[in-house]
Formats: sequence, C-alpha cells, structure tokens
Amino acid sequence: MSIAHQRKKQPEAVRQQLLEAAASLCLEKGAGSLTLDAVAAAAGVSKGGLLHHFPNKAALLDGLLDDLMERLDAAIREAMRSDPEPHGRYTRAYLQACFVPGGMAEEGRWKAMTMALLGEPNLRRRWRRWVEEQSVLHAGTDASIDCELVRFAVDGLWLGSVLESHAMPPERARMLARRLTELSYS
Amino acid sequence: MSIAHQRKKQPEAVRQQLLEAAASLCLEKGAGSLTLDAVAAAAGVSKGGLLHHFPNKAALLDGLLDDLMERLDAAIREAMRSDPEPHGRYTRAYLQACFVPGGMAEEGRWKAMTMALLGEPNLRRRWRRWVEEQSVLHAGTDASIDCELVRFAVDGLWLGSVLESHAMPPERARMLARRLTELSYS
DNA sequence: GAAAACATACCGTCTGGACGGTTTTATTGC
DNA sequence: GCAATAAAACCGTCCAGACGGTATGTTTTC
Repeated sequence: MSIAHQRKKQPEAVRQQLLEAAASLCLEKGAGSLTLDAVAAAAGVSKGGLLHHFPNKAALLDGLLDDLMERLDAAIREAMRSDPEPHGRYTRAYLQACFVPGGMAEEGRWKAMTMALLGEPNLRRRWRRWVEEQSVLHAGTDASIDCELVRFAVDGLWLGSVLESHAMPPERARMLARRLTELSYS
Repeated sequence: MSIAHQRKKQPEAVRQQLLEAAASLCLEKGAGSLTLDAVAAAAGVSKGGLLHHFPNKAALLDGLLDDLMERLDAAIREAMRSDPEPHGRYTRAYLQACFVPGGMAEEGRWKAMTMALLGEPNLRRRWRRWVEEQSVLHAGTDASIDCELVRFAVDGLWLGSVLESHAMPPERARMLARRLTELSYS
C-alpha cells in the first residue's frame, strides 16, 4: 500500500526507469554484484514490480543490451548519413557515436554496459556477434589498417572513460578526434 | 585429515596458485561473482587456507592487482631497455607488453584483471593512479598526439581480446603492430 | 470483470568469514 | 645434536545475512 502502488500506471516509463537504474548500478558496482533489490529500490519500484517487467536477472541484462545496441545502431546510422565520403565512413561514425563529447546520447549507459558485457559470458557472445556483423557489413569501405586502428583507439578511449583512468582536457580531446578522423581517410 | 593437509608446506607456491586460480575465475565469471569457495577449490586449498593467505576477499583482489602491476612494470622496463630511440619509447614498450603475441608473459592474468578493475571501485582508483604516474613520468618523450593515440589503440586491442570480440589472423595482427610502431615515432 | 501493473511476504540457497583444531616448520635452549 | 616450544600453514565446520525467485495479494486500466 505504498505511494508507488497507487500512482498512475505507466508501464513503459517504469521499464525505462528500471533499465536506467540497472545501468548506473552496473557502472558503480559491476554487473556481477548487481542485485535485484538494489535495482528495484533505485527505480522506486518493489522487487515484485521489477520481476513483473523482467522475469529474471538474465532477462534484465538482456534487456539492457538490447536497448544499448539499438541506440548504438541508431547513433551510427545517423552519423553515417551526413558523411559524403564512403571510405572510412563507418569508422568515423563509430568515432562520433562513441567518443566525441555530446555525440553519444546517454554516456552513462554505454559505460555501464561495457562492464556487463565483461561480466556475463552470454552477453559477451551477443556483443561479439554484433561486432562481427558490423565488420562484415563495412568490409568494403572500412577494412584498411588505419581504419581498424582508429576503431581500436576509440575502444581504448571508451575503456579509459569507463575506468576514469585518463583525465583529458577538452582541447586535447578535440585534437585527438581530429587526428583520428584524419587517419580514417587513409 | 586430508592428503593436502599433510603434504609439504610451500606457502609461496600456494599463494601463487591462489592468485592464478582467482585470475582465471575472474576471466570466466567476472570479479563481482567471484567466490572464495570457487577460488579455494580451484587452487586445491580449503577456504580456511585461502583466508590464511588473504584475510578477506578485498585483500585477495588487491593481491591480484599488486602482482599484475609488478609484472606490467617489469615487462615495460624490459622492453624499453632495448629501444635506442627516446621519442615514443614508452609507447612502444606499452605496445609490446600488452599486444604483441608472446610479449606478455601470462596473457590470461591481464585479461582477468581488466575485469576486476572494472568491477571494484577502489581497484579502479589504484589503477588510475598508476596510469597517471606513467603519463607524468614519460611526458617528455611520449606526449605527442600520435603516441597517445597508439596507447589508446593498444587499450582497445586489449579490450577486444578480453571480450574476444575481434577474431584477427596473425598476419593482420603483425601489420597492425607495425603500423602502430610506425606511428609511435611521429 | 478480466487482465495488467504493481506490492508484500516468504523460502531455499549461496557466500563471506569467524572459529577452533591439527600438522608442519622454525627457533631456541642445552 | 636434540628436545622443547613457538609460530606458521593449513583444514573442516558453522552461522548470519544477502540474494534470486515464487506465491499471493491489491489496485488500476480497459
């Protein structure tokens, strides 16, 4: 008989809140030590409510990954649309989607999911499949050594932001982005 | 009154076994869902024995990180010794220590620890301090944009090997290494 | 009034780690 | 050289709390 119990029902919003809460808790504590109680509490929902939306813990993590990949796909497609040069187009879009400040809609989610991926082997598999698909899909335009190198550097920058291990001034970040972009054309 | 109880005591060897076991279990399941029981069993020691060497779980993970950083330092120092060119020397050593096949003594350990770092916030802090120290230490020779870019790419390659997300033929890996080395001189 | 969207209560299992015992190794005294 | 004693290196058991998940209500919504 809590307040949440009597408020207006908005299942889709609650679902998003749950994903949001799970994502930030993943960031703080890692996917392995993520607990259903904590997620439910952070989202302002009872555990029963959480389990109504996601039948078990694995489903919750799966949901996170689904949401994540959709957003990533969308961000990359959007970035590719405004790029006239075919060569390295995917690589530049990848750079923009993952690194350039402001280019990624909700930065926190990404970081959190990186950790979840590292933790759960089956999520790792799904992620691997996605990466391979992309690599096949853009083999015609983004298979050069430098393009691959740039994408690895983007991954490294991403990892750094997860670990918060590299404090970089904005000016430096811009220079790096410019150099990476430059390399993507060669 | 088990067999293990009566065998010859070799505390240092047991300690290493425990670290080894913890590392590979980290790789499989992530640091968050690492259990003392599993580590002890994998190392062929009782949980009591494990807790004799490491008073609690945090101490075990700390021990892993200590061991890891020592090895990394050693590998980098070793690689730097045989490099006559000062500019980018640290970056090339980092590349060799982390990426080049065979350059890293025990590959599994590194990967496992990456995950542990992602999980535990206080380990993350210690790692961050190490990275910052290195960056200050080699600011004179390895601060160029391209050097930083190369190090990020190495991190990305590392992440890829953890996630097993990039299946790369050896020839391609060699080409990448060569290109990265080349960039480290500019 | 049926179904969806929640909440509450509860259960079985797992996990960290405290504790006391036993055996091996090192040190000391003679 | 050899007991005697201390200390280190383990083992096995037990427990309190945490956690995932079930089962059963209660309230909205359609």
